[in-house]
Amino acid sequence: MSHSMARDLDLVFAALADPTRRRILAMLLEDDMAVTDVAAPFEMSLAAVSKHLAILAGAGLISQDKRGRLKWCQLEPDALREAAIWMQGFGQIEPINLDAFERFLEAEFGTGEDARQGG
Amino acid sequence: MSHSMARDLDLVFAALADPTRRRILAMLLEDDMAVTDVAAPFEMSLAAVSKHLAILAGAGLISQDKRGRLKWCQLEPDALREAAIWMQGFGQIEPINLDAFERFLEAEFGTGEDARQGG
DNA sequence: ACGTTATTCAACCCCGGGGTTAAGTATGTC
DNA sequence: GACATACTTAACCCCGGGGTTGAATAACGT
Repeated sequence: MSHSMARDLDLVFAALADPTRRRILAMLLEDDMAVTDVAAPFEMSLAAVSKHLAILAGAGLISQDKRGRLKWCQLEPDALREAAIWMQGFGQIEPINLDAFERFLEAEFGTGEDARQGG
Repeated sequence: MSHSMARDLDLVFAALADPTRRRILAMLLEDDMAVTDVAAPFEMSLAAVSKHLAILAGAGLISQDKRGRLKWCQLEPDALREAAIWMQGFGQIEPINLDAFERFLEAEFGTGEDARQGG
C-alpha cells in the first residue's frame, strides 16, 4: 500500500478484465511457471502472452523471477486482496467460498482440468 | 448467471477499472441517485457521466429505473459478488471487513465525505 | 403550444489495448 | 565462437475507451 491506491485498483481491475489474463492467473494458482509454458495452451504468439504477463506484473498480480534464462511467474495474491476488499464493501460477500470458486473456474475454462492439470 | 460468465467478468472488471466509475459506485452505496446528481461532483460533461453509467449498467453493477424524466441509478451488488467470488479463490480473502472498506473509500476519495455526504 | 429540465445520441478527437511479425537481447550448450 | 533457447522490444494494424460539443428525444410546467 505504498503510493496511489486508486491507481493500483485501476491496474488490478484492468488486468482482470481480460479472459486470457484471468486464465493465466488460474494456471499460476496451480504452480509457478516459466513464460513459454504459460504461453503453451494459448493460440496466440509468445509476444502477446509476454505482454499479458507484463500487465499482470505491472498490476502486482504476479511476480517474475528470472533464474537463468527462464523467467518464473508466480501468483501474488496481495494485489487481489486489495481489490477484493474494495468489492466486499459493496457486495457483502460471504466468507470465503472455495466451492463457488471451483465452479467459476469450470464455467470459465471448461472442466477446469486445463487450468488445474494436477487435479 | 445467464449466458457467458467469462463475458460477464470481462464487463464487470472493465467497469471497475475506471476511478470515476468506482467513485460513482461509492456514491450509489449511499443512496439511489438520478443521473444529473451523479454527474454533479465530476468535472466532466453530463454526457461523459451518462456513458459511464451505461457501462456500469451494461456490467450489471447498477440498474437504471426511469421514473418520470429522472433516471434513478441503483447499486446492484450481485454482479460484484460474482467477481468477488472469482477473486476470493486467489486471495484467500478474509470474511467481510467493513473497516478496511471504509479506509479504502477514504484513501480513494479523500476523507470519504465526498462519496458519503451523509456521514 | 412553448419553453425548460433530464438524458441520450452522434460525430469527432486522441490515445492506448490486444494482436501480429520481425528483430533484438540474454542465457545456456557444443 | 557459433548455434539454439527463452524472452522482450519495436513497428505496425485495427478497434474501442474516455472525453468533447451539439443536436435530438422525453417528460414536466404554464
